[in-house]
Amino acid sequence: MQNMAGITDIKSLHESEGSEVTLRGWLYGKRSGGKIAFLLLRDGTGVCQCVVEAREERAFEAASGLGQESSLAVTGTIRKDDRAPGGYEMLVSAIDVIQAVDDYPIARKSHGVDFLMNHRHLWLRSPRQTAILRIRHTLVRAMREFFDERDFTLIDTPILSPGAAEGAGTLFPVRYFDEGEVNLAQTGQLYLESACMALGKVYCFGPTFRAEKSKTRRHLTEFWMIEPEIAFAGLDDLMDLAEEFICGIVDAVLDKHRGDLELLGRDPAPLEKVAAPFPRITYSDAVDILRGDELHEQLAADLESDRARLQEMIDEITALEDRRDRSRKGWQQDKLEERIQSLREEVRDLDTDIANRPAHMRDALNFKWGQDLGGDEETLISRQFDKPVFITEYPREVKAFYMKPSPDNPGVVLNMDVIAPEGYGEIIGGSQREDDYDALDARMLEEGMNREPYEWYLDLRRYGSVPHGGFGLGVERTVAWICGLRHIRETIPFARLMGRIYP
RNA sequence: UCCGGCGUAGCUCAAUGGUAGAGCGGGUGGCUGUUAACCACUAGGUUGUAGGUUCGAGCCCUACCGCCGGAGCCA
Repeated sequence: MQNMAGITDIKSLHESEGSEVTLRGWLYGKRSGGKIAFLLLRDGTGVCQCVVEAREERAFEAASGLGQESSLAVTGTIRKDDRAPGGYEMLVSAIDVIQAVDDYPIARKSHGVDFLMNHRHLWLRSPRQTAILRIRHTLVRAMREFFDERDFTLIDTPILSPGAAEGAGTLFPVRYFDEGEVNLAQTGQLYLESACMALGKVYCFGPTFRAEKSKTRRHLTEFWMIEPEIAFAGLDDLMDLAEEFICGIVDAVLDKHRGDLELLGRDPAPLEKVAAPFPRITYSDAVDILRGDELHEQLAADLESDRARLQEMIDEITALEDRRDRSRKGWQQDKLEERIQSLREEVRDLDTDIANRPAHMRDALNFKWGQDLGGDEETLISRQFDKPVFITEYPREVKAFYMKPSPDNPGVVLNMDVIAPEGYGEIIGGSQREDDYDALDARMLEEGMNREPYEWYLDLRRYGSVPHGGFGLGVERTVAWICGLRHIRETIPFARLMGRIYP
């Protein structure tokens, strides 16, 4: 939107066709001829090609020495031109250099992971990262709107909390005055249950912390979770809600971010298939699938085709290397090099995957009822479906103390996990909660838990207890799935990973 | 903690145990419609660290450090 001083942004450039305006932003790229220069200015809303002709002497002079990411205010006339990226360009009359830069470290080419992560504060400026951040924003907004529109009340649960909520999890200790050690929260759920009894339908949304030493593409030590909790709800209600929720947020991204998805190289087709109803299978069904012939025949076939694919990729690399060595143009070599590198990375991935496959298959065949489903098992199962899949009613031994056992089968609890398609793993975990005082008390005793720090939680079962339940959705895994990212570290502005806390 | 891979110019990568190179980026010059522009020239290095083998080590061996991936653990 153009203001009184003629300042506008690139997103609304078409409104200014024919008039003189000022854009403020950063130099993204530059090309120049002897008497003409093309500046690519980015301002966070888009990129505009600014044409500087030599007859504008002062502007031309100013443009000549500018390096990438110099900050500028550029004034000129907007005109339509098919040769300009975006369809509109600026014929520059004046350049105000706010800060000239000549040594910006991140080039418009590929870089290594370590380098980029160490420059995350600058990496955020690149087109791919801004696309992800925009999609993350839309997702978060869609999530909040989803619950707001359904009369949920937002409850902010504490981050400093006295005890472990889910028993086994590894937590970050924090010294708290003279109280000794407290922990960073790994879920808001227990507090949320209190608010649920106050307001009926509530949700919390905030960061959570896990101190597990997991170095994988699916793990962060600090991640965001949105958790609804509903009074007078059973497991089926929770699944219906989760289903609608996931469809809603996927639609929001498909609606607004076709361009961003394309920029990310994300095929939208699998996302378009995400529609209710999702498959719902029980843990016992899952065990049958894992041990069944059908899965193993399919896995064997996959293994064959993946081996063939691996060989194809290796051949392609050899061909590309040959082309690279014969290529004269520097930037073509660089481009080929980039494809070679990314192919090599894929080869390494596929290679480890193939190497791990026999162990996975063996584990699946030997899977015993009662074991917890790990990431590998979940992935195997999700490959059987092209939508998110619910897995319900896990053995109570592998699940948290607060989950309610099934009335039909006390050996299992009324829980559900949602596994995202395409190998992205669990994005939702939830359950109906144990609402009976005696049953909860007995279970805590059985787990050897110290009851004292949970007296307040037990109070919820003393005073007007009702059936209730909820679930938590991991924001970053959802972003990774929807954006089709290999690694979760790109889904959050500043990823906190084991061994990485800078910047 | 364990297993595997990798550490070479600012960046991305080459280099049979035998004179450390290319492209990008930087600098200088040329070019009025470029799309990661192009052309010419140019500067840029304690090959992660410390030992060892060898006439000779970026390359082989040992230890350590760092990063990545996986396992375990987990969402």
